[in-house]
Amino acid sequence: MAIQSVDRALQILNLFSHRVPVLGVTEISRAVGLSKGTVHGLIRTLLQQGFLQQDSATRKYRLGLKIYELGIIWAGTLEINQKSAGPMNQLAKETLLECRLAIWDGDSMVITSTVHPRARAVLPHQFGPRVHAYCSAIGKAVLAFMDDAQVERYLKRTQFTAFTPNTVTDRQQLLEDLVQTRQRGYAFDREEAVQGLSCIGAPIYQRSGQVAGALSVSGGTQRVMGDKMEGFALALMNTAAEISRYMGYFPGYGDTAAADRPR
Amino acid sequence: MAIQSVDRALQILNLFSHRVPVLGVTEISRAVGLSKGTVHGLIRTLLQQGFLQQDSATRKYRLGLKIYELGIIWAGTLEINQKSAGPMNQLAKETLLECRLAIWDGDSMVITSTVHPRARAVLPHQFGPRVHAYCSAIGKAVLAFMDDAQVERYLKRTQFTAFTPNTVTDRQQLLEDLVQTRQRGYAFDREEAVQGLSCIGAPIYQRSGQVAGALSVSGGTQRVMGDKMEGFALALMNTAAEISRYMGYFPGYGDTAAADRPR
DNA sequence: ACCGCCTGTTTGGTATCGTGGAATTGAATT
DNA sequence: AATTCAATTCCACGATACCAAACAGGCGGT
Repeated sequence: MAIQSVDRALQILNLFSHRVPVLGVTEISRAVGLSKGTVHGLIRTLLQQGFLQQDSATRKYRLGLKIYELGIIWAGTLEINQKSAGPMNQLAKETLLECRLAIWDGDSMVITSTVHPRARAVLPHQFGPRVHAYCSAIGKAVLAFMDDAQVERYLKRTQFTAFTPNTVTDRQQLLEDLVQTRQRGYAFDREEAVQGLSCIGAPIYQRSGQVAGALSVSGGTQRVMGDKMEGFALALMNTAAEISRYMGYFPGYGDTAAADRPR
Repeated sequence: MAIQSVDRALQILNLFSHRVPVLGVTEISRAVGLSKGTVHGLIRTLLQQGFLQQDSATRKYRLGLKIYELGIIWAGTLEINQKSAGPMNQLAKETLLECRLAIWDGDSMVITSTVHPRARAVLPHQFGPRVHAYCSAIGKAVLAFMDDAQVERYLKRTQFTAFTPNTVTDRQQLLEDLVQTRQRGYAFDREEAVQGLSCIGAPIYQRSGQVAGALSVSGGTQRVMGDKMEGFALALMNTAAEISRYMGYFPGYGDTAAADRPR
């Protein structure tokens, strides 16, 4: 069904990760189960086009610059990123908290843009852009406003790991959290992923009425959860609603279910 | 020499840009000069692996999330990015200016990381990560400390376009600028690329003694070029030198030429 | 509501192109 | 110098990717 050689080339690219950024031909051929000769041919092609680069000293391979450039193009032309740039800056300025935007993909959240109120923190993209859905405000904001069926599928497939004493690892407890989130309209992360770090998250909707992603503000627990919390939550909700409007969503035009079936 | 189908698949990915983020099968087949059937097969493979995504309404194609993730991995595991994260944050805090790091690639500079002192500006990566070498401090800082032969090749291949009245479009004038840059140790961009925006840039060296990239601070002309200018330049130079040390470069161990031939 | 027209998609037969194994180079270690 | 391991090149076979042409399906125009 898929073109073999192309498929294999992409498989090779997928081997690279934060943990394993450098690979040799032999390692790769073992990993994908192909002969070294075959792998070499694929790699040479990827190399020529700049999708891989070779360390002249070790002769091993890393991902190439081209991939970075294409990745930036992806992020820069993503609708939700374009629509949210202005409002997010505004929100960061108002709250003096770090703002992040993420979309749902394959059972976890992919951070697609970030705005810092100050320069103290390291660029977050350098950490790797995925966060778990069950222990982040940004993830729970999406889960709470998704189809029940999709949530069910998510729960079936997911292993819960505790990162802090506060991490919710119980299915029932998570579902209750989602009910509360639905009621209040925004989600909390009270040091569930990182000790000392708390977040508030709110969903963003798209034209169809389905959840497109989520927005969050985060910072030290004292700041975020202190007496200004309600103000932060309100500003966050307003910004998320504004972005949703830019995305073409008008609340009242029919809720999630109705908007799904066009007539 | 290269594997045909893989080469063609990568060519297809390369068609996408900031200007043209969405393409259909017919457009692609025209652009790469292949039959629609062939292109469809390649696209289907790229789609399955998440390197492309298809808009369900228009049936056209965009770059896929996978590419973004791999791009982030590239940036996150890049040596110069890892080594510079700490010093750059420090510099941003000290100067309250935006700091950027870029590497040289194919006659222009690729921004690989950015640190903001405040949240006012939009995430820069969303603009597209390339800047011209001849009209940026970050570019001239690299050009000035590169091999003459390489500069010569660059000049031969490059078309100069004026973006502001200050843009240097004359070959001789640029060479003089580079001489001055070499003497003072850092480069200026006095509104040469963007009206009202000025930058100071300094080179970063790697083990071999060759230039690995450059660091810059930028902001409104009045702030950057005002009476604090010399202080900014000093802080910038110190930070760039610190990063160079982390990269394994020790000045005095032999200059560019000598370090190239290991004994 | 019908009809072209321009999309994206599927199919099948053929020649091409990628494949895997073995041979080669080359560096690093003993 | 000898040994080992990795990256690279070579080549003949046969699977596989390619193209052309046919199919499907939505949109705009009349």
